[in-house]
Amino acid sequence: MGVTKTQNFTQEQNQVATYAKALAHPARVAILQYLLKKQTCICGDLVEELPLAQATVSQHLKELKAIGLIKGTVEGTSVCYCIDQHKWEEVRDVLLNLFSSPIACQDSCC
Amino acid sequence: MGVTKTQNFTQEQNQVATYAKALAHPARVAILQYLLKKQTCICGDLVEELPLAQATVSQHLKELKAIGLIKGTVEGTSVCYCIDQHKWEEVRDVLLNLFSSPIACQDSCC
DNA sequence: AACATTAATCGTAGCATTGCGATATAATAA
DNA sequence: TTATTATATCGCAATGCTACGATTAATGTT
Repeated sequence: MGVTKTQNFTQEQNQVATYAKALAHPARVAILQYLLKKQTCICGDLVEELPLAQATVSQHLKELKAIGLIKGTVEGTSVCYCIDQHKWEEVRDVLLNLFSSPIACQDSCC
Repeated sequence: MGVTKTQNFTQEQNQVATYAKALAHPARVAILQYLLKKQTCICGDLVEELPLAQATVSQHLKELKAIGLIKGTVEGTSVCYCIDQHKWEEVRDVLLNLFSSPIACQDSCC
C-alpha cells in the first residue's frame, strides 16, 4: 500500500489536500514568503537564503511550479521566479472556503 | 536523509507547514468537512462515510487529534469527535496570515 | 574553442505516510 | 462471566518525501 485513494474523494477534498501539501514543508513556505517580500528572485538567491543544498531547493521549486503556484523564466544562465497571482488567489480561496464554514457547536459537543 | 530540517526555519514557517500537512490528505479534509456539517459524530460514522478501513480512519483521526484540530470524548464504547473551535480558528488565522500579504508584482515579473 | 556560471536532473539513502488485517483494549449487554 | 460492540494499536508492505553529491544542460565569458 502507501497510495492515497484519491478517486474515492470529492474534487474539492483532493484540491484542498493538493494545495495544502504544497504548503506542508517549511522550505516551500519560506520560498513563498521570500517571493512575497521580494516580488521576484533567482534560484541562487533562494539557495543562499535557505539552509538547504542547491539540488534540494531546486526540487522544492519544482513542486511549487508543478501545481502552478510559482513560475520561472529563464534569464541568461539564471532563472527568475515569481508567484503566479491567479493560482495564489485560487489556493487562498479554496482554503478559505473550507474555513468559512461556521462551527455550529462550541465546546458543548461530545 | 529524509528528515525535514525543521530547526533551520522560523516558527511561523514550521507552523504553516505543520497545519498544512494536517490538511494534506483528502480523508482528513473529508473528516473535517463531515464534522463541520454534523457538528459531532462517532468514529463509526466516519468509517461508514469514508472509503477506508476502520484502522485507517482511526489513524487519520489520531493525526488530527495530535495537532489539536479535533478532540474525542469517550461515550460508552464509542468515541465522540468534534472540532476544537479554538484550534480551528488558529489554523485558519495562520494560513490566512500567509495569504494576506499583497502580491506586489502582477504578471510583470520575470 | 575552452572555461565559468547557473540551474535542473539523476541516483541513492533514509525516514515518513498510507493502508489494512489482525489483535488488543475497554465498555456495555446478555 | 461471557459475549458483543466500538476503537485503538501493532506489524507489515508499498509508496512517497526529503536531502544531497554528482552529473548534465544551457548560457555567457574569455
